[in-house]
Amino acid sequence: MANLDKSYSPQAVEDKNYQFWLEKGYFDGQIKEGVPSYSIVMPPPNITGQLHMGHALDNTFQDILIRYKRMQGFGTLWVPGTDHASIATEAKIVAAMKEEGLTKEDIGREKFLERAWDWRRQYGTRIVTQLKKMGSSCDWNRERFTMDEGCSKAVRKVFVDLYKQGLIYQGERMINWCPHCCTSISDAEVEYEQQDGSFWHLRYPFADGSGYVELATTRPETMLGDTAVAVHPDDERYKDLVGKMLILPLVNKEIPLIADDYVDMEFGTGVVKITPAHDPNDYEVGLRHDLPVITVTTEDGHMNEYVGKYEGLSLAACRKAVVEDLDKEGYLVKVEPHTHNVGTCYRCHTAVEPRVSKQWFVKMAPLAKPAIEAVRNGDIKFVPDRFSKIYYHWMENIKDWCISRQLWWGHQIPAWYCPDCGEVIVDYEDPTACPHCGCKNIERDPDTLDTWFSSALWPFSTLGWPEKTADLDYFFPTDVLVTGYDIIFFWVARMIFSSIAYTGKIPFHTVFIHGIVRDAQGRKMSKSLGNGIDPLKVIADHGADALRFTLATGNSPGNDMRFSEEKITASSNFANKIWNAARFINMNCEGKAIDHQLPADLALEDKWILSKFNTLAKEVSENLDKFELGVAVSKLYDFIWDYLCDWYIELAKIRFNADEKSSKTVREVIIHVMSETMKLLHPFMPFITEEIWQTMSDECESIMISKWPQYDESLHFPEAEAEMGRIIKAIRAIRARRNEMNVPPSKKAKVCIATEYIDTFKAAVPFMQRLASASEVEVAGSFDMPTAVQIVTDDATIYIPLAELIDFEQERARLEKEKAAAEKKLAQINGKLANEGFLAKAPEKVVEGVKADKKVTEEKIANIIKSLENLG
RNA sequence: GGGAGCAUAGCUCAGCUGGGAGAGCACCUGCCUUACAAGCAGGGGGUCACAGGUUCGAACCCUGUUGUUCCCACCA
Repeated sequence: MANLDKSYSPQAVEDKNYQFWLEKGYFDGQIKEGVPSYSIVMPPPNITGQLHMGHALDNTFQDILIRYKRMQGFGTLWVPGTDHASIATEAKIVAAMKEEGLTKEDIGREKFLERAWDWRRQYGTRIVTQLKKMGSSCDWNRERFTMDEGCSKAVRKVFVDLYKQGLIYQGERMINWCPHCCTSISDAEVEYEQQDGSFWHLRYPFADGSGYVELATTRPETMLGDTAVAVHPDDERYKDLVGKMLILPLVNKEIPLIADDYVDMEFGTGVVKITPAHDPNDYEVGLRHDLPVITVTTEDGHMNEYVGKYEGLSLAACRKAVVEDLDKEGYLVKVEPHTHNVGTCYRCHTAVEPRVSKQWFVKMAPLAKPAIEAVRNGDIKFVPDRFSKIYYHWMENIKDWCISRQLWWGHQIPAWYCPDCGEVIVDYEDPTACPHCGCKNIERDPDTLDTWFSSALWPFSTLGWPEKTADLDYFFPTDVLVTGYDIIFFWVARMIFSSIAYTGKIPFHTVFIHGIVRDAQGRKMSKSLGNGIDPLKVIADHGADALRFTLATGNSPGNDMRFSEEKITASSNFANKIWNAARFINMNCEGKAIDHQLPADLALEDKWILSKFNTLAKEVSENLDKFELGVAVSKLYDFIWDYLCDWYIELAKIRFNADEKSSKTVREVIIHVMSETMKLLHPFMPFITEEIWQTMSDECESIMISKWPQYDESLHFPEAEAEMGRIIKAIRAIRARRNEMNVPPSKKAKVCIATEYIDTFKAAVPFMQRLASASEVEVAGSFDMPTAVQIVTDDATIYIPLAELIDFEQERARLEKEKAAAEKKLAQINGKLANEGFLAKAPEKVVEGVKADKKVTEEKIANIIKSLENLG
């Protein structure tokens, strides 16, 4: 393709190449016998979701890693899939039905699930299409869903196994209840929010009429379920009163004053009302003192039949009524404003009601132990490492996991109850009768499992477990899990203990944690703020490559990043820059890489760029291996823009029309470097690199399956780098001086270079002419040109006879200033070299470097002095 | 109450195992030099939050302080 458009248009390139890759089957997981595997399972996005920046970031990182490893030759697999997201999906279906005036109960479980599956068919693939726009190279043939047959089988097996081992049990416990979603939720699903509330000070009278105690509460409506009042056993104020009976206001029931360590003497009046049914701490106190547990609320957030006249009121309405009544009857002492943390449901942010109810639990202590050990002994590494601490802390303090949900959409719990004998049947196959008494009317538990229960099996359920599959054998354990720090508890921790418990293996070796994408002001992107940036719009406007590049650039592991229009612009400019470099190269090099062998007679600048590229290849690989994606991509940016475009291509222009040998060499080198650079950049910007690489290489059909560049000792040219360094320094110095003196580039001038590096600068004459506006160039050991502009670099003194432009006074002042700076530097160097500690303890390399610096600086000062003398 | 992150140029952030502070954007000056004006060349601008310490040498390691963000716990 000789005629590339002048500016890059991603739209023309991206979909086309994605289709090409798909058709070629490059994304397919490859089991390569005798070759190590590299696999990633994608954190499954919710089927309710649309692609947002978080997904874009997460999937960009995964795609970078998998493309890199694929090019390195690993047997790679990236498994995509989606999550059924029980609460979120069920809420959507319920909301949709509400539009029709229907409720779940109206249509029944079966019809409801039909609707849910319809919904999943209709919307569940939306996000998959969106992921493809990102360029994600996942194996779509292996796409999974947490409720598909295989995953469901895995869930069933795990549940029954754990039940039989006694690690899953059913029990009546205090759990978190969301009155809006009408289901229990786990501890991890409660989010605490600071809210302004009130502190109601109440007085409870003694039954014998001997006064009262004063206490304070943030939830007065729960007093209807109080079954005791507690003080600290050591509290002198109340010591003698413990054991006496109090009258519970409004309810007119006697409750005891008890003593318990739980009470903080310092806080408030040191007296606490105890409501075992509606507060986790009170529940514990109740257990210790054998107090009755009186539930006063309903599952949907209203008062129940126990509370007499308050029955049917919402919690808020009841609070109001109770407070009014207490006040009326003289039990309300005062009301204070009070901010406190309120637990809310992480899905709907309704205040969570602690509630005693019968639920299924996973016994965590025995599962957590080996999961902690796996991280402690290094089998699983967190990147960055600090997240392992967070993991330990959570795992070490973990409580049993409430896994049952009062929802219909999800994996129904495989437990049946016998109405006759009360037997609980949990089995791998659905039972038809009670094995104990033979009763046929057994009923299945209506509840479903926490969505995260199936997600926890994702790394191995997607590979075929519990069957022994070839995929499982080759790809498991997977290599890296890429995810945000916000779901370490929900998901990462649970995958680790699940995998160890069920497969005996860790699920992955590395957990690569990234932060969240914030808006330009650093705020979290959220629907309510309306500050979210739609990645699909960014792709439509600037291309997926620009989006990916933006997300990778300046991002360091575990840290949040800000996303802004400016950054996207910078990225598209970079894409355009690459595009034009390729266009220019193609304009000057007909056909593809001439030889796969680099020419033998390399010029200085050829060696220089090859050596720089060599270093780049090494460093980019190292950075990728260490998950330093942001560092890797910025090195690529610098190399392409600064070295390749600003210097090598500019120098190459000189040779495209030179003699046949030199022009052939430069073409081969430039094609080689450009196409190899495209490979290094490919994981980050897959589309544009494919498009360009196709025009330059016939190594194979696609850059995706080309060979990853490797460091090559034979292409390490330190001498050439040093020589080019001298030349570049000189050119820059000349440009700077000319700029200062306002000499337009069109005004060419003779340049005389006095230097000890005569050969180097003689070779650089054409460079000076092209890049430093030199008309002719002379190189010698010294010049006697008192009336010329004088430029001193570390390696040379450059004379430009532009006498008419010189202000001698100004020139002298400038040189004096430069001299002072150089002398200051020399003083520092000398100080260092006079320091015996430095000489004795610093590594030889460093000392040598300083000595070399000293020599250069001394020469520079000598040159400046000579120049000053010249000025007369 | 416990823990963690961050603090570097006007803004957004890099700086990987300690060896003379970088990028992008913004700003100033000059260029349409036939790949790119989405560009080129040049330039200004930083006590690397503060105070100690370790070291021959600290933006980097240690201690403390301040500011800020977050996580966990949840004194009713």
